[in-house]
Amino acid sequence: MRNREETYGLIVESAYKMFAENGFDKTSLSMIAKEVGISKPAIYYYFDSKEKLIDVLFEEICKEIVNQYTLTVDDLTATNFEHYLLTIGFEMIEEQERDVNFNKIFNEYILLATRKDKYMNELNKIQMGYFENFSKVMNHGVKIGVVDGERIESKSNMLVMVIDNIGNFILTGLELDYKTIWEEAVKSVLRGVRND
Amino acid sequence: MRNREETYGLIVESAYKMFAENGFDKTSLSMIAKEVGISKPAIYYYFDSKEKLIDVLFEEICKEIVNQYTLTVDDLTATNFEHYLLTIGFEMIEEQERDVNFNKIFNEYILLATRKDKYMNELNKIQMGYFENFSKVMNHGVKIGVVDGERIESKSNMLVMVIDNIGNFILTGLELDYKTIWEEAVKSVLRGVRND
DNA sequence: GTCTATAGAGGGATAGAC
DNA sequence: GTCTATCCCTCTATAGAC
Repeated sequence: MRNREETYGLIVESAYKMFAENGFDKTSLSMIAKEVGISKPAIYYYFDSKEKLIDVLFEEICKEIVNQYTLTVDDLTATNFEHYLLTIGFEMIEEQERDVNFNKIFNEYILLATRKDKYMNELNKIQMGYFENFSKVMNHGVKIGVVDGERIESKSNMLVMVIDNIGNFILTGLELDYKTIWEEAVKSVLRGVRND
Repeated sequence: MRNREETYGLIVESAYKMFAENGFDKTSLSMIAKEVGISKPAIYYYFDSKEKLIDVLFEEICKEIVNQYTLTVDDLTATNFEHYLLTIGFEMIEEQERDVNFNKIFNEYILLATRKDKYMNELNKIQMGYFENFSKVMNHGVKIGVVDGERIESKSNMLVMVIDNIGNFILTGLELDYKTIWEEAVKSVLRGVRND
């Protein structure tokens, strides 16, 4: 027998894994209970319903995204700017390749969000945070003179489009040279000034 | 009472609509039957199982994508190249905004594909067709002198990443200026030569 | 906190009449 | 071709013992 926090954590952990692997609907509470090593009704001691479990998981995942993908601008100089942009992209790519489950379950939530507003609100916040983050970095790039200020929002948005979709393509198992694609995207937004 | 082809078509049509709106698992055959105006067992006269119906729909959708998104290169000249690239992107964006259901159900299939190989094979073919199409256009651009030949594959792939993900963001209801983003992407791959 | 047992609903699928 | 009736299964959720 385990204590409260331990079991709770195991349920969330197993749910994450199984929801990612099978989807919400094809994962029953019995399956999760079996994975944890408890009986199905025991889950109801911790979560009012299956939907609540899905909700809690969503909140956890949202928190993780916000924490992980907040970009800082303070240390950016003309000499390290390009390298920084490249690095954050490379890190995201490596992260996606390492843990496909994260992207899988996140796509589940995106589809869920297109059908239930309560998920959509949170999702949109995350997306906008994404855009704001990159916008912040790019505007800093303009300030320190390594990025052409013209159409700066479009450039920033384009970068988001590219890095975000790389995760989706990784999900489909297509093995492209994603780092080179990201490099191309970064180079293309810097090209105006540095003329390379 | 209707004839065979008519009912078949209505089932496929209703399934398309309801699968897009509710997802595969949350759409029962009873719901589809009700939408068509027949009884549930009548569906089994046309389809062996729910899975078969999902399969047939997938094939239809794949065919439609292949037909719709095959790009031609023959009429491309130095003067109309940029306009052509812009236009195909704009058309895709407008199409996505017009019919969100298409993207919704396609994302359902993508998730399904990550769990069942038979869908993944077809999906990968489509994706590769996508890349080849844009590659063809871009290589033609190099030939007629409007695109810098360096890293031509990366540029081509980047364009695919951008246009493809715009559809996903439209799905989430985020109202960005997608046409401007696409314009930025196109301009950035042409920038090397035309220096604008 | 976790269990066994079970209610209650709804799903996919089939039998057989018309 | 389409129907009614029905089977069987699995799911979510609850009751109540320990």
